[in-house]
Amino acid sequence: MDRSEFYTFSGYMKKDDSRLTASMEDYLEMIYRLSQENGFTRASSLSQSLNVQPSSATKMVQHLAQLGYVQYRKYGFIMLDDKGAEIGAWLLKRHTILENFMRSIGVSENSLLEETEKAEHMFSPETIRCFSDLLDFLQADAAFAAYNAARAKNKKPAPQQPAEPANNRPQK
Amino acid sequence: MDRSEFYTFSGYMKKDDSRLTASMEDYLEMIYRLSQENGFTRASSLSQSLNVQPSSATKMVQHLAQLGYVQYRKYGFIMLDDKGAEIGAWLLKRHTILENFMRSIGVSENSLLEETEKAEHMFSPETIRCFSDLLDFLQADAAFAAYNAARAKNKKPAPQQPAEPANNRPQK
DNA sequence: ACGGATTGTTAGCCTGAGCCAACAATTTTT
DNA sequence: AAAAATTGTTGGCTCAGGCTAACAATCCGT
Repeated sequence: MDRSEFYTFSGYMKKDDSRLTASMEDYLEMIYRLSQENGFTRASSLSQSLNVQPSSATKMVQHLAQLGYVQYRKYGFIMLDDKGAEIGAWLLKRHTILENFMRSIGVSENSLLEETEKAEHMFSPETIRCFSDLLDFLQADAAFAAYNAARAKNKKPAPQQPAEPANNRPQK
Repeated sequence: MDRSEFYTFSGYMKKDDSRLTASMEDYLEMIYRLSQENGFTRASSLSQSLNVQPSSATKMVQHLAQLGYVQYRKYGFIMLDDKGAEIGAWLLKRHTILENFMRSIGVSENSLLEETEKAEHMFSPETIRCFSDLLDFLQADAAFAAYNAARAKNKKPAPQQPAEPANNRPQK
């Protein structure tokens, strides 16, 4: 049995070295959101919006600038470069598709944002396309509407999954 | 506009401190797979199956032992503890559900394993339930069968997504 | 126009999960 | 049973992306 295509999570995440990291994507996506009003944003808004310390935002913005995604000079505005803007737009679109899809299949508003934010980084454009197409299909499918209505009724459809196994990690 | 619920990817991943990390889950899932034949496995199989160096496997196994997920003594067998076995079973189930779901909505075999492996860590049991239920529904839905057949025909349904933006990261 | 408040940056540290090189234990072969 | 081969472990390093503390720049009110 050939299992050699399995990797650990970090194995996968490191594998394509020519890719933005998940965090870089988050920063770019947020810079894009925040720039929609004014065409730029600043370190403070960014750090607030992402719930990181200002120093972390500074560091990442400098990094993104170095790679040519944003224009940035110390203490100045953060402005997306062409490359950055194109990617930012795509990232936001990707987020939106996934979020809509997840909502429409019944993921509760509680977990929706967090899980979308975590999962969006994991899918290729082709897979996002699958979600998007499926969503379109479902919205036009009468049977699905019925399924959905039924599911909404049974608030708690019986705990079938092992209800979140009680882990404990280094309880520092 | 209150954006304070956004976090970076690492922000989210670190947030619930009482959870297995994605890599821990991968090791546990693989130990579970490998134990199905014999009831145990060994460091070498584990490191081969996950494409990590032996030293990395050793380290993680020691860690998991310390937390009570596996039984392990230097140079010995790796055996799942009760807690570990329960979680391992769930992780494998989660994987299977997600993989089946993704396959059935048209994700190509090419990306299927990798994206499943990456994404599985991101979803709560409730969300996995949504996927599972939806999959059941789809398999019984005639309209979906038609949709699927149609999609299979148009091999390349026109590149609509920005076709994987050309990034470049630290080209070390 | 200057002094305090605010905002941004730097430097240095931490953590998880890898890696490699050196060493230790175990197993196999002779 | 001793030597050789294999397998597993240790220690110390790297890297991303956080953090804090200390410092620097900019902005605002008088």
